[in-house]
Amino acid sequence: MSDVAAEAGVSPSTVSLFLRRPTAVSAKTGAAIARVIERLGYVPNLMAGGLAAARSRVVGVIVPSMRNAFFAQTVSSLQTLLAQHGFQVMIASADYDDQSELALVQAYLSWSPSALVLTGFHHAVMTRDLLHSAACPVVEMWEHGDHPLDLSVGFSHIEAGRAAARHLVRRGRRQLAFLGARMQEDRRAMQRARGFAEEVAQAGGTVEIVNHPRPASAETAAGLVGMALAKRPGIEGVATSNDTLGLGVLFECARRGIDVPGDLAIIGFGDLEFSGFTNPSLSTIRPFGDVIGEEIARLLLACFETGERPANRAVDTGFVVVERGSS
Amino acid sequence: MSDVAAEAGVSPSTVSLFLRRPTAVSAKTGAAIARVIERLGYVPNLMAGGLAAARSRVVGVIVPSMRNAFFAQTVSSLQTLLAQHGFQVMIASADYDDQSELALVQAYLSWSPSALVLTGFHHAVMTRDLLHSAACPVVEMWEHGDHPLDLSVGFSHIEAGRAAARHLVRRGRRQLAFLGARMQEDRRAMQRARGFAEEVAQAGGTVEIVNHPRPASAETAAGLVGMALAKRPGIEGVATSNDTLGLGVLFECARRGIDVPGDLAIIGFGDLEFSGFTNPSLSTIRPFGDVIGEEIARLLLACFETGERPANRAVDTGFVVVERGSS
DNA sequence: CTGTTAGCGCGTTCAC
DNA sequence: GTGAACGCGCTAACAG
Repeated sequence: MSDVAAEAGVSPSTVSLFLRRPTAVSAKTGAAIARVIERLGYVPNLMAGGLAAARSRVVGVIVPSMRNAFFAQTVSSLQTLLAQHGFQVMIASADYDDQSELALVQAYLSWSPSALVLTGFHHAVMTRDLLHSAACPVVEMWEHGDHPLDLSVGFSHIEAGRAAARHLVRRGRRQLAFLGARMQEDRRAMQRARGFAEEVAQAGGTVEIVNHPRPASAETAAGLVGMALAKRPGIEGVATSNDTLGLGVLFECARRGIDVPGDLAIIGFGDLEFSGFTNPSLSTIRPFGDVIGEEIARLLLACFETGERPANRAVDTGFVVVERGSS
Repeated sequence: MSDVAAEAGVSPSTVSLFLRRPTAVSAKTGAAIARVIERLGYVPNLMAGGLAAARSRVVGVIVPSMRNAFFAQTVSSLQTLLAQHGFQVMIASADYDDQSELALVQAYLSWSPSALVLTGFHHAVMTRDLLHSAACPVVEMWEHGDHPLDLSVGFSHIEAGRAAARHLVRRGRRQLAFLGARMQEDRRAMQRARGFAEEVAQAGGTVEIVNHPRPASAETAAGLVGMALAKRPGIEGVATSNDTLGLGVLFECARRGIDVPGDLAIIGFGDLEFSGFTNPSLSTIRPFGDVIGEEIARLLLACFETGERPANRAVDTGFVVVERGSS
């Protein structure tokens, strides 16, 4: 920076000022500085800047899994929007583990981030404490509830589960099941299962929640179909914890000669890229992952403007039931 | 840190030393420091550390797209392994754009990272210059070639394309096509297409490369099948640029009453989680994305030990042809 | 094995 | 609108 200043014939602090608030410097000086920066290929040292300012233009994001298409959408749109305003997004995966999440929060905090974005409302006690006393806004995403730490952007998984149930009931199905993968770890999937079961019970149907401990895959799905059929031979409809599982159920039904939706109606979750094009096409619930990212970016950028830690605020991004051939 | 030092009755630099090389401090002093750190909940300021040391324990990773399951595997395993050794992985997506990649490299460089991991060998000229003069090792992943910047870990996409062609030819197919999505941007897919075409030509078959400008989806696949059939009605086998597309082709064939593999043999790429469970199961090429991540971690950790920028070294992680029902 | 001494490159007052 | 002084929290020699 002092090289730039020397070349431009000004002092380093003028260069610094120009970099942070270009309008606070005279147009002529600014242009001269910009020219030198370009010519010298000067890149500011963000660590020095962050150290001096006691905060960095980093936004730390923690997702439960990198291999999940849902969060990929959110992270992708969030990153694009924040990058446009000069914020760096750091992404890490907690692998559905509270202690990993804690470690990541500590790691992020040591970068004096501008904001922290976590997935869901559930955290280890120590994590909550750290976040409470954090100097930056905290966003909890992909869930919706009344008491976010600061900000939350997402939707109610209980309601999503209920909606899936209502859809199947409306289609005349009463003997239902919720098929889930890795629900012992995936709290949001578990909430959908709960909502589903509650709604079915209210509608006077029967319901079975079946979990497979391994991650969702077509293989897992085959196992789940077997289990569900063993428990309830007369099953008429199933909801799955995501569309990958739904796809697997679709294939397993084809293999077993079960007619979809005649014998069995299926509704998935997530509306993945293939869901509209399976045969029959897969009914599902679309969660608007990209909107979650956009909304987070919008809220955070507003915070950064004012410089204050925001008041509690929960944004419901909702979801829609996508009715297709499988139900 | 001085608080910790005061509490422990030592000087700040002893605390610093303990944090960086615990064995360089006497066991008794170390234990005392550790206790105070725990009690005070001290978290080191990594920016200050990075500034003083002129490098941070950050590894910057740039992938072409967050929404791609292949890279998710690599990033996931890479992050897990590096985190175990106290390195933070920062992930960003360049969205298949050279200029975005350049901007990301600049952003990362300003963090004085311990290493940079990019995808592929193709970069903007200015990016190459920056990387050349970078103070840290640079890894180019997901491709294999003779002249990496420093390190490369991946496999040859030309060979992968050739292997797909050989597989179909061995199955008695001669009139072939390569169906790709977004290949104008995805250089690796384009290389597979090239390898495929070369091999088919050598085997005396006919070949057509069909590209769809939009990203891979079942919808894209339907369009591609139509285009391929229009150009070559007698087509006997296709390779797709990835399994999502392969899945779409499978569905489209079912819809059109084309028997797979009787009328048309299909081989995909990627071996995604659903590929083994479609109906018929999808033949494909498995790239070992997680191994790429592990290998990168191994090489980088070795570099960090020695502290030197590594000599040119290209690791070929290979791939395997997975022969299933669709071919 | 421990403490002392100098910065790392910049942001942030405050004068001018 | 611009510059000087100071310090952010830590690391890296070195001396002890």
